[in-house]
Amino acid sequence: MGATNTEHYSDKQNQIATLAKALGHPARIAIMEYLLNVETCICGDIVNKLPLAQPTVSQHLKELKNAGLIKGDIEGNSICYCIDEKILNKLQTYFGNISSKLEIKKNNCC
Amino acid sequence: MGATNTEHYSDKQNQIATLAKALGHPARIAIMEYLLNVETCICGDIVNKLPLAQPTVSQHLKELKNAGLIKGDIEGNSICYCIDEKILNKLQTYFGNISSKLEIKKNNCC
DNA sequence: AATTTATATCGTAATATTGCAATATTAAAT
DNA sequence: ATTTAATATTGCAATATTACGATATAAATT
Repeated sequence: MGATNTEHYSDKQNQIATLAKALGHPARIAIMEYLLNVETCICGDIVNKLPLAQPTVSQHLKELKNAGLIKGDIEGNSICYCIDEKILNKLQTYFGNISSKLEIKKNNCC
Repeated sequence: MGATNTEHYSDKQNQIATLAKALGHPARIAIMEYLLNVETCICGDIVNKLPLAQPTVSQHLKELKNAGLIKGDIEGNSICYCIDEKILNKLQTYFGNISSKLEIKKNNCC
């Protein structure tokens, strides 16, 4: 098989899983952190910052974009990639809520 | 190839990617949410809550455990699985920091 | 001791992911 | 109009993931 059957889960569960999956590779984490730390997002040198060939980086960027984590606009010759703040806030809220719930439960086990 | 080359990234990047990857499947998100919402963590009926066969659920639980997201102690006949609060806090902090940085940058692009 | 219950492991098929060389595209620079 | 620079797409090999049936394990129950 190898194919995830999404239809049995809630939209929210599928959405969070999709975002998490997109972040589930160190190169893509590195890309996100680079985009986060660079002054402006007009940056054509992501490839040089990663230990991967150009097509591989392009592929990782595509996956981040498909998941909605980054946006990319054509900016003349190069591409302006940047993080989508809204989606990141969604992730923060999700994990924030989990942590809060765990705090309330106060680890009553294990 | 298909094998991720982790050695070129920082420990932190690899760790976050590992956690995200483990959460990158809706069944595993569903498991986490179930463990979060159940009163105590002595629960032998995760299988019944998911649209998957028992070996598949067991496999997903193993992946969550390998990533450190859940802990499982043998509790007589069944297993006491529960969320590892510390790791979840780590994720919350990570995405919290990103959101804060994005807030400061104030979307100066795209 | 045999049975039941809960979970894990093995083996395997279908599919997905990772990575790159080769090539294509597209806009800027000469 | 060519060339250069930046990025995308295609095709493919190696490996990983997903899912499950069959089977194993191990404690509780009868």
